[in-house]
Amino acid sequence: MPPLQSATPTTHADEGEGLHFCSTCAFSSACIDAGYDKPTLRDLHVMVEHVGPYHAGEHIFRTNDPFRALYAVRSGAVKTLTVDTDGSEQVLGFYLPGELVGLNAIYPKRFPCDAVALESSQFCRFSFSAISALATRMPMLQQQLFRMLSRELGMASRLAGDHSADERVAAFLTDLAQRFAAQGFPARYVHLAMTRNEIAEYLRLASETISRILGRFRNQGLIRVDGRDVEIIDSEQLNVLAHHILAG
Amino acid sequence: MPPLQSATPTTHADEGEGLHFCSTCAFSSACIDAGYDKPTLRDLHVMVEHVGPYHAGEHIFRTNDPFRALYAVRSGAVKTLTVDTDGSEQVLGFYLPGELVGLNAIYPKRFPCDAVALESSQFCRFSFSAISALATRMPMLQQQLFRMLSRELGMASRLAGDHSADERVAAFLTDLAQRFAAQGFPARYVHLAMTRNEIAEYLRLASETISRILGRFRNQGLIRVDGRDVEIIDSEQLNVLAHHILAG
DNA sequence: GAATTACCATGACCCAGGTCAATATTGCGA
DNA sequence: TCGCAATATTGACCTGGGTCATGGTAATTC
Repeated sequence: MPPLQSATPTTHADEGEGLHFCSTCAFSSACIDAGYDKPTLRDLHVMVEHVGPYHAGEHIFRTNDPFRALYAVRSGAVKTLTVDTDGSEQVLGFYLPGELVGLNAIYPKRFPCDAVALESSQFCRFSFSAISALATRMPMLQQQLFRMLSRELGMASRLAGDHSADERVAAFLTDLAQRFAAQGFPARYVHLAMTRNEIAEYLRLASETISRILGRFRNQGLIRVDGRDVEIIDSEQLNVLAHHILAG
Repeated sequence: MPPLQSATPTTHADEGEGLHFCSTCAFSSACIDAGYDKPTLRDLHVMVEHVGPYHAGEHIFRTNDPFRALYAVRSGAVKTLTVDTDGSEQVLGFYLPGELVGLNAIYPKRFPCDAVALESSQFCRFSFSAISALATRMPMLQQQLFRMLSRELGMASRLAGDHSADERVAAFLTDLAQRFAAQGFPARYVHLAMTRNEIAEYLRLASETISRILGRFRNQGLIRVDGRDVEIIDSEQLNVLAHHILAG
Protein backbone atom coordinates (compact mmCIF):
# COMPACT_ATOMS: atom_id res chain seq x y z
CA MET A 1 0.00 0.00 0.00
CA PRO A 2 1.39 3.43 -0.86
CA PRO A 3 1.90 5.73 2.08
CA LEU A 4 -1.04 7.97 2.82
CA GLN A 5 -0.64 11.67 2.74
CA SER A 6 -0.76 13.12 6.22
CA ALA A 7 -3.45 15.69 6.82
CA THR A 8 -2.63 16.94 10.29
CA PRO A 9 -3.88 20.50 10.56
CA THR A 10 -1.05 22.76 11.61
CA THR A 11 -2.81 25.98 10.79
CA HIS A 12 -1.57 28.86 12.83
CA ALA A 13 -2.60 32.35 13.72
CA ASP A 14 -1.84 35.20 11.44
CA GLU A 15 0.08 37.23 13.89
CA GLY A 16 0.66 40.31 11.80
CA GLU A 17 0.25 43.70 13.43
CA GLY A 18 -2.94 45.62 12.80
CA LEU A 19 -6.22 43.84 13.19
CA HIS A 20 -5.58 40.46 11.75
CA PHE A 21 -7.22 37.60 13.60
CA CYS A 22 -6.38 33.97 13.54
CA SER A 23 -7.34 32.87 10.07
CA THR A 24 -9.36 30.05 11.56
CA CYS A 25 -10.87 32.04 14.41
CA ALA A 26 -14.33 31.04 15.50
CA PHE A 27 -15.36 34.68 15.47
CA SER A 28 -13.56 36.00 12.47
CA SER A 29 -16.03 34.98 9.82
CA ALA A 30 -18.92 36.60 11.58
CA CYS A 31 -17.18 39.72 12.72
CA ILE A 32 -14.38 40.77 10.46
CA ASP A 33 -16.43 41.36 7.40
CA ALA A 34 -19.52 42.50 9.24
CA GLY A 35 -18.47 46.07 8.73
CA TYR A 36 -17.59 46.93 12.29
CA ASP A 37 -15.52 50.01 12.82
CA LYS A 38 -11.89 49.75 13.75
CA PRO A 39 -12.23 50.59 17.46
CA THR A 40 -14.87 47.94 18.00
CA LEU A 41 -12.81 45.34 16.23
CA ARG A 42 -9.86 46.39 18.31
CA ASP A 43 -11.86 45.71 21.45
CA LEU A 44 -12.41 42.16 20.29
CA HIS A 45 -8.81 41.81 19.28
CA VAL A 46 -7.21 43.01 22.48
CA MET A 47 -9.38 40.78 24.63
CA VAL A 48 -7.85 37.69 23.07
CA GLU A 49 -5.16 36.01 25.10
CA HIS A 50 -3.00 33.47 23.35
CA VAL A 51 -2.27 30.47 25.55
CA GLY A 52 -0.31 27.32 25.07
CA PRO A 53 1.24 25.28 23.78
CA TYR A 54 -0.32 22.48 25.76
CA HIS A 55 1.28 19.15 25.01
CA ALA A 56 -0.52 15.91 24.35
CA GLY A 57 -2.25 14.77 27.53
CA GLU A 58 -2.15 18.14 29.29
CA HIS A 59 -5.33 19.63 30.67
CA ILE A 60 -6.60 22.97 29.42
CA PHE A 61 -9.24 22.96 32.17
CA ARG A 62 -10.75 20.45 34.54
CA THR A 63 -14.20 19.51 35.72
CA ASN A 64 -15.47 22.00 38.31
CA ASP A 65 -12.95 24.67 37.44
CA PRO A 66 -14.83 27.96 37.59
CA PHE A 67 -15.89 29.01 34.12
CA ARG A 68 -14.26 32.26 33.10
CA ALA A 69 -13.31 31.87 29.48
CA LEU A 70 -13.98 30.17 26.18
CA TYR A 71 -11.10 28.62 24.29
CA ALA A 72 -10.79 28.75 20.52
CA VAL A 73 -8.41 26.17 19.11
CA ARG A 74 -5.61 27.82 17.10
CA SER A 75 -3.65 24.67 16.40
CA GLY A 76 -3.69 21.05 17.47
CA ALA A 77 -6.70 19.15 18.72
CA VAL A 78 -8.57 18.71 21.99
CA LYS A 79 -11.09 16.39 23.52
CA THR A 80 -13.57 17.18 26.26
CA LEU A 81 -14.64 14.38 28.53
CA THR A 82 -16.45 13.50 31.72
CA VAL A 83 -15.54 10.75 34.12
CA ASP A 84 -18.41 9.16 35.93
CA THR A 85 -18.33 7.66 39.36
CA ASP A 86 -17.31 4.24 38.18
CA GLY A 87 -14.30 5.70 36.42
CA SER A 88 -15.49 5.24 32.86
CA GLU A 89 -14.82 8.15 30.56
CA GLN A 90 -17.23 9.74 28.14
CA VAL A 91 -15.79 11.90 25.42
CA LEU A 92 -18.17 14.79 24.74
CA GLY A 93 -16.42 16.23 21.73
CA PHE A 94 -13.30 16.68 19.67
CA TYR A 95 -12.26 20.17 18.66
CA LEU A 96 -10.12 21.21 15.69
CA PRO A 97 -8.58 24.57 14.81
CA GLY A 98 -11.19 27.28 14.52
CA GLU A 99 -13.60 25.57 16.90
CA LEU A 100 -14.73 26.78 20.28
CA VAL A 101 -14.39 24.83 23.53
CA GLY A 102 -16.28 25.54 26.72
CA LEU A 103 -19.77 26.54 25.61
CA ASN A 104 -21.34 23.90 27.82
CA ALA A 105 -19.89 25.62 30.90
CA ILE A 106 -21.91 28.82 30.66
CA TYR A 107 -24.93 27.56 32.49
CA PRO A 108 -23.38 25.64 35.32
CA LYS A 109 -20.76 28.42 35.65
CA ARG A 110 -18.20 25.68 36.13
CA PHE A 111 -16.71 23.41 33.53
CA PRO A 112 -18.77 20.22 33.45
CA CYS A 113 -15.93 18.36 31.76
CA ASP A 114 -12.17 18.15 31.38
CA ALA A 115 -10.45 19.42 28.27
CA VAL A 116 -7.30 17.58 27.28
CA ALA A 117 -4.94 18.26 24.39
CA LEU A 118 -4.63 15.34 21.99
CA GLU A 119 -1.48 16.81 20.50
CA SER A 120 0.52 19.94 21.01
CA SER A 121 -2.11 22.69 20.86
CA GLN A 122 -2.50 26.44 21.18
CA PHE A 123 -5.57 28.47 21.97
CA CYS A 124 -7.12 31.88 21.95
CA ARG A 125 -8.64 32.50 25.33
CA PHE A 126 -11.69 34.80 25.48
CA SER A 127 -12.85 36.05 28.84
CA PHE A 128 -16.54 35.22 28.79
CA SER A 129 -17.68 38.24 30.73
CA ALA A 130 -15.70 40.48 28.40
CA ILE A 131 -16.92 38.84 25.24
CA SER A 132 -20.53 38.85 26.32
CA ALA A 133 -20.25 42.49 27.31
CA LEU A 134 -18.79 43.21 23.90
CA ALA A 135 -21.56 41.16 22.31
CA THR A 136 -24.09 43.71 23.53
CA ARG A 137 -22.31 46.26 21.32
CA MET A 138 -21.71 43.85 18.43
CA PRO A 139 -24.95 42.14 17.50
CA MET A 140 -23.11 40.00 14.97
CA LEU A 141 -20.91 38.69 17.73
CA GLN A 142 -23.94 37.90 19.84
CA GLN A 143 -25.53 36.14 16.90
CA GLN A 144 -22.34 34.17 16.34
CA LEU A 145 -22.35 33.00 19.95
CA PHE A 146 -26.00 32.00 19.71
CA ARG A 147 -25.29 30.15 16.50
CA MET A 148 -22.34 28.26 17.90
CA LEU A 149 -24.29 27.24 20.97
CA SER A 150 -27.24 26.15 18.89
CA ARG A 151 -25.01 24.26 16.48
CA GLU A 152 -23.32 22.36 19.27
CA LEU A 153 -26.73 21.55 20.68
CA GLY A 154 -27.76 20.09 17.35
CA MET A 155 -24.60 17.99 17.20
CA ALA A 156 -25.15 16.64 20.69
CA SER A 157 -28.74 15.69 19.88
CA ARG A 158 -27.71 13.87 16.75
CA LEU A 159 -25.02 12.00 18.62
CA ALA A 160 -27.61 11.01 21.21
CA GLY A 161 -29.76 9.25 18.63
CA ASP A 162 -29.76 5.48 18.58
CA HIS A 163 -27.85 4.46 15.54
CA SER A 164 -25.97 1.35 14.62
CA ALA A 165 -22.24 1.18 15.16
CA ASP A 166 -21.71 1.34 11.38
CA GLU A 167 -23.73 4.52 11.10
CA ARG A 168 -21.87 6.10 13.99
CA VAL A 169 -18.44 5.38 12.60
CA ALA A 170 -19.42 6.47 9.10
CA ALA A 171 -20.88 9.69 10.46
CA PHE A 172 -17.78 10.28 12.56
CA LEU A 173 -15.47 9.99 9.57
CA THR A 174 -17.70 12.08 7.35
CA ASP A 175 -18.03 14.79 9.96
CA LEU A 176 -14.29 14.92 10.55
CA ALA A 177 -13.64 15.07 6.81
CA GLN A 178 -16.02 18.01 6.48
CA ARG A 179 -14.35 19.82 9.33
CA PHE A 180 -10.95 19.26 7.81
CA ALA A 181 -12.29 20.54 4.55
CA ALA A 182 -13.51 23.65 6.36
CA GLN A 183 -9.86 24.26 7.28
CA GLY A 184 -8.83 24.02 3.66
CA PHE A 185 -7.52 20.47 3.77
CA PRO A 186 -8.56 17.98 1.15
CA ALA A 187 -11.67 16.28 2.46
CA ARG A 188 -10.29 13.01 1.18
CA TYR A 189 -7.66 12.69 3.90
CA VAL A 190 -8.49 12.58 7.57
CA HIS A 191 -5.94 12.41 10.33
CA LEU A 192 -7.22 10.98 13.58
CA ALA A 193 -5.61 12.86 16.43
CA MET A 194 -7.27 10.48 18.88
CA THR A 195 -6.91 6.82 19.76
CA ARG A 196 -9.43 4.17 18.80
CA ASN A 197 -10.40 4.08 22.42
CA GLU A 198 -11.17 7.81 22.45
CA ILE A 199 -13.27 7.42 19.32
CA ALA A 200 -15.10 4.63 21.10
CA GLU A 201 -15.70 6.76 24.18
CA TYR A 202 -17.08 9.48 21.94
CA LEU A 203 -19.36 7.20 19.91
CA ARG A 204 -20.39 5.10 22.95
CA LEU A 205 -18.97 1.92 21.51
CA ALA A 206 -16.16 -0.42 22.50
CA SER A 207 -12.75 0.26 21.03
CA GLU A 208 -12.76 -3.26 19.59
CA THR A 209 -15.88 -2.31 17.67
CA ILE A 210 -14.10 0.70 16.18
CA SER A 211 -11.25 -1.54 15.03
CA ARG A 212 -13.60 -4.08 13.56
CA ILE A 213 -15.68 -1.54 11.68
CA LEU A 214 -12.69 0.35 10.32
CA GLY A 215 -11.38 -3.03 9.20
CA ARG A 216 -14.63 -3.89 7.51
CA PHE A 217 -14.92 -0.48 5.83
CA ARG A 218 -11.37 -1.07 4.58
CA ASN A 219 -12.25 -4.50 3.23
CA GLN A 220 -15.33 -3.06 1.57
CA GLY A 221 -13.16 -0.50 -0.16
CA LEU A 222 -14.82 2.49 1.52
CA ILE A 223 -11.63 3.77 3.11
CA ARG A 224 -7.94 3.10 3.30
CA VAL A 225 -6.40 3.04 6.74
CA ASP A 226 -2.83 3.53 7.81
CA GLY A 227 -2.70 3.83 11.55
CA ARG A 228 -4.31 7.16 12.30
CA ASP A 229 -4.40 8.35 8.73
CA VAL A 230 -7.58 7.57 6.89
CA GLU A 231 -8.18 8.08 3.22
CA ILE A 232 -11.79 8.20 2.15
CA ILE A 233 -12.24 6.23 -1.03
CA ASP A 234 -16.00 6.03 -1.35
CA SER A 235 -17.41 9.11 0.33
CA GLU A 236 -20.66 8.51 -1.48
CA GLN A 237 -21.30 5.21 0.23
CA LEU A 238 -20.00 6.51 3.54
CA ASN A 239 -22.49 9.35 3.33
CA VAL A 240 -25.33 6.94 2.76
CA LEU A 241 -24.37 5.08 5.90
CA ALA A 242 -23.92 8.28 7.86
CA HIS A 243 -27.01 9.90 6.49
CA HIS A 244 -29.24 9.24 9.47
CA ILE A 245 -27.01 11.08 11.84
CA LEU A 246 -25.62 14.04 9.96
CA ALA A 247 -27.53 17.27 9.68
CA GLY A 248 -30.31 16.94 7.17
CA MET B 1 -54.23 0.50 45.70
CA PRO B 2 -55.48 3.99 46.65
CA PRO B 3 -55.85 6.38 43.75
CA LEU B 4 -52.83 8.52 43.15
CA GLN B 5 -53.09 12.24 43.28
CA SER B 6 -52.86 13.75 39.84
CA ALA B 7 -50.09 16.23 39.33
CA THR B 8 -50.85 17.61 35.90
CA PRO B 9 -49.44 21.12 35.74
CA THR B 10 -52.15 23.53 34.73
CA THR B 11 -50.23 26.66 35.61
CA HIS B 12 -51.33 29.65 33.64
CA ALA B 13 -50.10 33.08 32.83
CA ASP B 14 -50.76 35.93 35.16
CA GLU B 15 -52.56 38.13 32.74
CA GLY B 16 -53.06 41.18 34.87
CA GLU B 17 -52.47 44.59 33.34
CA GLY B 18 -49.22 46.37 34.06
CA LEU B 19 -46.01 44.43 33.62
CA HIS B 20 -46.81 41.05 34.97
CA PHE B 21 -45.29 38.15 33.09
CA CYS B 22 -46.29 34.55 33.07
CA SER B 23 -45.40 33.34 36.51
CA THR B 24 -43.51 30.48 34.97
CA CYS B 25 -41.90 32.45 32.17
CA ALA B 26 -38.49 31.34 31.04
CA PHE B 27 -37.30 34.92 31.14
CA SER B 28 -39.03 36.24 34.18
CA SER B 29 -36.58 35.07 36.79
CA ALA B 30 -33.64 36.64 35.04
CA CYS B 31 -35.28 39.82 33.99
CA ILE B 32 -38.03 40.96 36.25
CA ASP B 33 -35.96 41.39 39.32
CA ALA B 34 -32.81 42.47 37.50
CA GLY B 35 -33.72 46.06 38.12
CA TYR B 36 -34.59 47.01 34.56
CA ASP B 37 -36.51 50.20 34.11
CA LYS B 38 -40.17 50.13 33.17
CA PRO B 39 -39.76 51.04 29.48
CA THR B 40 -37.24 48.29 28.88
CA LEU B 41 -39.39 45.74 30.61
CA ARG B 42 -42.29 46.95 28.55
CA ASP B 43 -40.31 46.24 25.39
CA LEU B 44 -39.92 42.67 26.50
CA HIS B 45 -43.52 42.45 27.49
CA VAL B 46 -45.06 43.77 24.31
CA MET B 47 -43.02 41.50 22.12
CA VAL B 48 -44.68 38.45 23.61
CA GLU B 49 -47.45 36.94 21.57
CA HIS B 50 -49.71 34.44 23.25
CA VAL B 51 -50.55 31.54 20.98
CA GLY B 52 -52.66 28.45 21.39
CA PRO B 53 -54.30 26.44 22.62
CA TYR B 54 -52.87 23.62 20.59
CA HIS B 55 -54.63 20.34 21.28
CA ALA B 56 -52.96 17.00 21.83
CA GLY B 57 -51.29 15.86 18.65
CA GLU B 58 -51.24 19.29 16.96
CA HIS B 59 -47.99 20.68 15.60
CA ILE B 60 -46.58 23.94 16.91
CA PHE B 61 -43.95 23.88 14.18
CA ARG B 62 -42.53 21.37 11.75
CA THR B 63 -39.13 20.32 10.52
CA ASN B 64 -37.76 22.83 8.00
CA ASP B 65 -40.16 25.57 8.94
CA PRO B 66 -38.15 28.78 8.88
CA PHE B 67 -37.04 29.70 12.37
CA ARG B 68 -38.53 32.98 13.46
CA ALA B 69 -39.49 32.57 17.07
CA LEU B 70 -38.90 30.76 20.33
CA TYR B 71 -41.84 29.28 22.19
CA ALA B 72 -42.14 29.32 25.96
CA VAL B 73 -44.61 26.81 27.31
CA ARG B 74 -47.35 28.51 29.37
CA SER B 75 -49.45 25.44 29.98
CA GLY B 76 -49.56 21.87 28.83
CA ALA B 77 -46.64 19.86 27.54
CA VAL B 78 -44.79 19.42 24.26
CA LYS B 79 -42.38 17.03 22.66
CA THR B 80 -39.87 17.80 19.94
CA LEU B 81 -38.92 15.00 17.60
CA THR B 82 -37.16 14.12 14.40
CA VAL B 83 -38.21 11.47 11.93
CA ASP B 84 -35.41 9.80 10.06
CA THR B 85 -35.52 8.40 6.59
CA ASP B 86 -36.71 4.98 7.70
CA GLY B 87 -39.64 6.55 9.51
CA SER B 88 -38.48 5.93 13.06
CA GLU B 89 -39.02 8.81 15.44
CA GLN B 90 -36.53 10.24 17.89
CA VAL B 91 -37.89 12.40 20.67
CA LEU B 92 -35.39 15.17 21.39
CA GLY B 93 -37.06 16.60 24.44
CA PHE B 94 -40.17 17.13 26.52
CA TYR B 95 -41.05 20.64 27.61
CA LEU B 96 -43.12 21.69 30.59
CA PRO B 97 -44.54 25.09 31.56
CA GLY B 98 -41.81 27.68 31.91
CA GLU B 99 -39.49 25.91 29.50
CA LEU B 100 -38.28 27.18 26.15
CA VAL B 101 -38.70 25.33 22.86
CA GLY B 102 -36.78 26.04 19.68
CA LEU B 103 -33.27 26.87 20.81
CA ASN B 104 -31.81 24.23 18.54
CA ALA B 105 -33.17 26.07 15.51
CA ILE B 106 -31.02 29.19 15.81
CA TYR B 107 -28.05 27.82 13.94
CA PRO B 108 -29.69 26.05 11.08
CA LYS B 109 -32.21 28.95 10.81
CA ARG B 110 -34.88 26.32 10.27
CA PHE B 111 -36.45 24.08 12.81
CA PRO B 112 -34.55 20.80 12.82
CA CYS B 113 -37.44 19.00 14.47
CA ASP B 114 -41.22 18.93 14.84
CA ALA B 115 -42.89 20.20 17.99
CA VAL B 116 -46.12 18.47 18.94
CA ALA B 117 -48.45 19.19 21.85
CA LEU B 118 -48.87 16.22 24.18
CA GLU B 119 -51.93 17.77 25.73
CA SER B 120 -53.82 21.00 25.28
CA SER B 121 -51.09 23.65 25.50
CA GLN B 122 -50.52 27.38 25.27
CA PHE B 123 -47.37 29.30 24.51
CA CYS B 124 -45.65 32.64 24.61
CA ARG B 125 -44.12 33.28 21.23
CA PHE B 126 -40.98 35.45 21.14
CA SER B 127 -39.76 36.73 17.81
CA PHE B 128 -36.12 35.74 17.84
CA SER B 129 -34.84 38.76 15.95
CA ALA B 130 -36.72 41.03 18.34
CA ILE B 131 -35.55 39.26 21.44
CA SER B 132 -31.94 39.13 20.37
CA ALA B 133 -32.06 42.81 19.46
CA LEU B 134 -33.49 43.50 22.88
CA ALA B 135 -30.82 41.30 24.42
CA THR B 136 -28.17 43.73 23.28
CA ARG B 137 -29.84 46.32 25.53
CA MET B 138 -30.57 43.92 28.37
CA PRO B 139 -27.41 42.04 29.31
CA MET B 140 -29.37 39.94 31.78
CA LEU B 141 -31.61 38.78 28.98
CA GLN B 142 -28.60 37.92 26.86
CA GLN B 143 -27.11 36.00 29.74
CA GLN B 144 -30.36 34.16 30.25
CA LEU B 145 -30.41 33.09 26.61
CA PHE B 146 -26.80 31.94 26.83
CA ARG B 147 -27.58 30.03 29.99
CA MET B 148 -30.62 28.30 28.57
CA LEU B 149 -28.71 27.28 25.45
CA SER B 150 -25.82 26.02 27.51
CA ARG B 151 -28.12 24.18 29.86
CA GLU B 152 -29.90 22.41 27.04
CA LEU B 153 -26.52 21.49 25.62
CA GLY B 154 -25.55 19.88 28.91
CA MET B 155 -28.81 17.94 29.02
CA ALA B 156 -28.33 16.65 25.50
CA SER B 157 -24.79 15.51 26.29
CA ARG B 158 -25.91 13.67 29.38
CA LEU B 159 -28.67 11.95 27.47
CA ALA B 160 -26.13 10.93 24.85
CA GLY B 161 -24.08 9.01 27.38
CA ASP B 162 -24.23 5.25 27.32
CA HIS B 163 -26.18 4.22 30.33
CA SER B 164 -28.17 1.16 31.19
CA ALA B 165 -31.90 1.17 30.63
CA ASP B 166 -32.43 1.25 34.42
CA GLU B 167 -30.28 4.33 34.78
CA ARG B 168 -32.07 6.06 31.94
CA VAL B 169 -35.52 5.43 33.31
CA ALA B 170 -34.50 6.38 36.84
CA ALA B 171 -32.91 9.58 35.55
CA PHE B 172 -35.97 10.35 33.48
CA LEU B 173 -38.30 10.07 36.46
CA THR B 174 -35.98 12.01 38.73
CA ASP B 175 -35.53 14.76 36.19
CA LEU B 176 -39.26 15.08 35.60
CA ALA B 177 -39.90 15.15 39.33
CA GLN B 178 -37.41 17.98 39.74
CA ARG B 179 -39.00 19.95 36.93
CA PHE B 180 -42.43 19.46 38.47
CA ALA B 181 -41.01 20.61 41.76
CA ALA B 182 -39.67 23.72 40.02
CA GLN B 183 -43.31 24.51 39.12
CA GLY B 184 -44.35 24.21 42.72
CA PHE B 185 -45.78 20.71 42.53
CA PRO B 186 -44.86 18.12 45.10
CA ALA B 187 -41.82 16.31 43.73
CA ARG B 188 -43.35 13.09 44.92
CA TYR B 189 -45.99 12.95 42.20
CA VAL B 190 -45.16 12.90 38.53
CA HIS B 191 -47.71 12.92 35.78
CA LEU B 192 -46.50 11.52 32.49
CA ALA B 193 -48.02 13.56 29.69
CA MET B 194 -46.46 11.18 27.17
CA THR B 195 -46.99 7.55 26.22
CA ARG B 196 -44.59 4.75 27.09
CA ASN B 197 -43.62 4.73 23.47
CA GLU B 198 -42.69 8.41 23.54
CA ILE B 199 -40.60 7.87 26.64
CA ALA B 200 -38.88 5.04 24.79
CA GLU B 201 -38.19 7.23 21.77
CA TYR B 202 -36.70 9.83 24.07
CA LEU B 203 -34.51 7.41 26.04
CA ARG B 204 -33.58 5.34 22.94
CA LEU B 205 -35.13 2.19 24.32
CA ALA B 206 -38.03 0.01 23.25
CA SER B 207 -41.41 0.79 24.75
CA GLU B 208 -41.53 -2.76 26.11
CA THR B 209 -38.38 -2.00 28.05
CA ILE B 210 -40.05 1.05 29.60
CA SER B 211 -42.99 -1.08 30.67
CA ARG B 212 -40.76 -3.79 32.10
CA ILE B 213 -38.57 -1.38 34.04
CA LEU B 214 -41.49 0.60 35.45
CA GLY B 215 -42.93 -2.75 36.47
CA ARG B 216 -39.72 -3.80 38.16
CA PHE B 217 -39.30 -0.45 39.92
CA ARG B 218 -42.86 -0.91 41.15
CA ASN B 219 -42.13 -4.43 42.42
CA GLN B 220 -39.00 -3.17 44.11
CA GLY B 221 -41.05 -0.55 45.91
CA LEU B 222 -39.27 2.40 44.31
CA ILE B 223 -42.39 3.84 42.76
CA ARG B 224 -46.11 3.37 42.55
CA VAL B 225 -47.66 3.45 39.11
CA ASP B 226 -51.22 4.12 38.05
CA GLY B 227 -51.31 4.53 34.33
CA ARG B 228 -49.55 7.80 33.67
CA ASP B 229 -49.43 8.88 37.27
CA VAL B 230 -46.28 7.91 39.09
CA GLU B 231 -45.66 8.30 42.78
CA ILE B 232 -42.06 8.25 43.83
CA ILE B 233 -41.68 6.16 46.97
CA ASP B 234 -37.93 5.79 47.30
CA SER B 235 -36.42 8.86 45.67
CA GLU B 236 -33.18 8.08 47.49
CA GLN B 237 -32.69 4.81 45.67
CA LEU B 238 -33.93 6.26 42.41
CA ASN B 239 -31.32 8.97 42.68
CA VAL B 240 -28.60 6.43 43.19
CA LEU B 241 -29.63 4.70 40.00
CA ALA B 242 -29.94 7.97 38.13
CA HIS B 243 -26.80 9.43 39.55
CA HIS B 244 -24.59 8.77 36.57
CA ILE B 245 -26.73 10.77 34.23
CA LEU B 246 -28.02 13.73 36.17
CA ALA B 247 -26.04 16.90 36.52
CA GLY B 248 -23.23 16.51 39.01
C1' DG C 1 -72.96 0.56 25.80
C1' DA C 2 -70.86 -1.89 21.99
C1' DA C 3 -67.24 -1.41 18.90
C1' DT C 4 -63.09 0.36 17.63
C1' DT C 5 -58.73 1.97 18.52
C1' DA C 6 -54.85 3.26 21.04
C1' DC C 7 -52.02 2.08 24.74
C1' DC C 8 -49.86 -1.02 28.06
C1' DA C 9 -47.87 -5.38 30.11
C1' DT C 10 -45.48 -9.56 29.86
C1' DG C 11 -43.48 -13.81 27.93
C1' DA C 12 -40.24 -16.22 24.42
C1' DC C 13 -36.59 -15.70 21.62
C1' DC C 14 -32.69 -13.36 19.17
C1' DC C 15 -28.83 -10.40 17.86
C1' DA C 16 -25.66 -6.25 17.83
C1' DG C 17 -22.28 -5.11 20.17
C1' DG C 18 -19.83 -5.72 24.70
C1' DT C 19 -16.31 -8.38 27.27
C1' DC C 20 -12.42 -11.15 27.76
C1' DA C 21 -8.28 -12.98 25.95
C1' DA C 22 -4.41 -13.54 22.97
C1' DT C 23 -1.34 -11.38 19.70
C1' DA C 24 0.45 -7.73 16.67
C1' DT C 25 2.17 -3.30 16.08
C1' DT C 26 3.65 1.19 16.97
C1' DG C 27 6.10 4.77 19.26
C1' DC C 28 9.40 6.31 22.49
C1' DG C 29 13.07 6.73 25.83
C1' DA C 30 17.70 5.60 27.06
C1' DT D 1 19.23 -0.38 18.72
C1' DC D 2 16.79 -2.43 22.05
C1' DG D 3 13.05 -2.84 25.25
C1' DC D 4 9.05 -1.43 27.28
C1' DA D 5 4.48 0.45 27.24
C1' DA D 6 0.79 2.02 24.90
C1' DT D 7 -2.04 1.09 21.18
C1' DA D 8 -4.47 -1.82 17.66
C1' DT D 9 -6.36 -6.00 15.76
C1' DT D 10 -8.76 -10.21 15.79
C1' DG D 11 -11.26 -14.23 17.69
C1' DA D 12 -14.58 -16.64 20.96
C1' DC D 13 -18.17 -16.07 23.74
C1' DC D 14 -21.94 -13.66 26.41
C1' DT D 15 -25.71 -10.51 27.58
C1' DG D 16 -28.80 -6.37 27.74
C1' DG D 17 -32.16 -4.99 25.53
C1' DG D 18 -34.61 -5.39 20.96
C1' DT D 19 -38.29 -7.79 18.36
C1' DC D 20 -42.28 -10.39 17.89
C1' DA D 21 -46.45 -12.20 19.66
C1' DT D 22 -50.37 -12.33 22.74
C1' DG D 23 -53.64 -10.58 25.63
C1' DG D 24 -55.43 -6.83 28.75
C1' DT D 25 -57.21 -2.22 29.66
C1' DA D 26 -58.53 2.44 29.00
C1' DA D 27 -60.22 6.02 26.08
C1' DT D 28 -63.27 7.54 21.94
C1' DT D 29 -66.70 7.18 18.82
C1' DC D 30 -70.99 5.98 17.10
